[in-house]
Amino acid sequence: MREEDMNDKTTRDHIIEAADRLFYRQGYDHTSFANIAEAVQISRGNFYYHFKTKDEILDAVIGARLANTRTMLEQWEIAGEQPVDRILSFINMLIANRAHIKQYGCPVGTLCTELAKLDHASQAEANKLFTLFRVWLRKQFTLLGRKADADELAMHLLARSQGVATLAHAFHDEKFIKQEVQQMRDWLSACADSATRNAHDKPEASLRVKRKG
Amino acid sequence: MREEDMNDKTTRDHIIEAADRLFYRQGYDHTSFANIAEAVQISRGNFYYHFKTKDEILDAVIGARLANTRTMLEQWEIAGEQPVDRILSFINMLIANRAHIKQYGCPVGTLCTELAKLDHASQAEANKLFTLFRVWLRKQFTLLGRKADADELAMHLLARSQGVATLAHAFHDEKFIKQEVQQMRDWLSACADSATRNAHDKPEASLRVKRKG
DNA sequence: GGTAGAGTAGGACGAGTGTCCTATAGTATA
DNA sequence: TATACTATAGGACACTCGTCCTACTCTACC
Repeated sequence: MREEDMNDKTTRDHIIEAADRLFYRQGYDHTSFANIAEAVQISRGNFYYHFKTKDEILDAVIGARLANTRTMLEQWEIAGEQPVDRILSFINMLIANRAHIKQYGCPVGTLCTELAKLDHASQAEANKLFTLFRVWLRKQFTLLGRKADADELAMHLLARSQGVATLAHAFHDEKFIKQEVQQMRDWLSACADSATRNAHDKPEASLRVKRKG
Repeated sequence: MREEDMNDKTTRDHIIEAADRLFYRQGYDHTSFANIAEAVQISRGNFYYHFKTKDEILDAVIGARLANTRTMLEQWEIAGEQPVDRILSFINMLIANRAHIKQYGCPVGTLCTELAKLDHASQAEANKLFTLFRVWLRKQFTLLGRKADADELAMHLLARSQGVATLAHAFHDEKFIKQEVQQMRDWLSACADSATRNAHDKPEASLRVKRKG
């Protein structure tokens, strides 16, 4: 039988879930096998049956996060008819997760930063999480009619989010998140407006933006 | 004799320097006594004579960083005649340290994030580094004539810097730093312009800004 | 020369780490 | 019932960690 069958998925997935949560809250390096085993209520020895190495767990966690992020982005793409709405979904993520961000920071940013400091082999894999958002945002900005600087705008928005998360985490301040999110919404509106204006000047340079209703 | 005399300052300071560098590059938790001892070329046992605890070293490092930051901010205040110039000194810090930021991230942000995840007793002390910049920037924005939203602007600029550092670190991208710094300069100019315009409308609400030459 | 104290070196200590081995329990198939 | 395989438990292993102790060297002063 293959490893990926339904039988062992439960325990294996429990481990990944627990590891994911602990890596987020305590950091990867500071989380031990014992911590995870205790969280899953499994013997430390049994652990070895599912994962040979701590790095293997990390890779599984990153893989799970990548998969979850991909489906989330797909759903945002379905839910938001206009690219502006989709980008707003990204921005609103800060509001939706504000309680966790305040306590533990951004899951992506803090993991990538830690792995970079540890000079860990999986840091490239973790960075794919950032790239996932970057490529997705770039696509939305292109659809918005900002093809020329779409990547720049995507990176700018990513950076703003990271900054907000970092300071909200350090100062344990949820209000600051709301404050900055409002500014990001205004900034996005300005982006969209300038794109529409450009579309009027030279309509061949940007994609048509459908109006709702 | 007092501990702070000149005699033992050399070795003690060497330890603090080495610890500072290693905490920055590898993280606090991942840096061991052995690492620091090797860097200073001192026996591990001798270490105990200068610092009883790893936490004591951390506190000393944070203390040193606080002192250095304070003098840096004072010098910026002397060097920059206009508040805009002083805030530019802060922004330019990203350019000056871009090589290190690309490799190790922001020294303040990464330390505060790590200590928060470790739930370390000194996280409040480390956060004072952020507060130092926050208060200083707030002061400059007030002098600029933006008293009403000075703290908001200070936090906004801090967050932007943190975001830039985080992404530049993850993507190992120096060019992105320059890109974003230019946008921050433009943003600052717009801030200053709107402040001057406000000053024309109601001159009693803002401080006078001297013109150079 | 003798003494006190600062500074250093080396190693002991227990706890915790990631890793790995082996014995056992449960279950499905022959 | 016998066999094969999955899953689990418990602990051994070598290592590193922060901490702490003791012995030694050097220097300054009486």
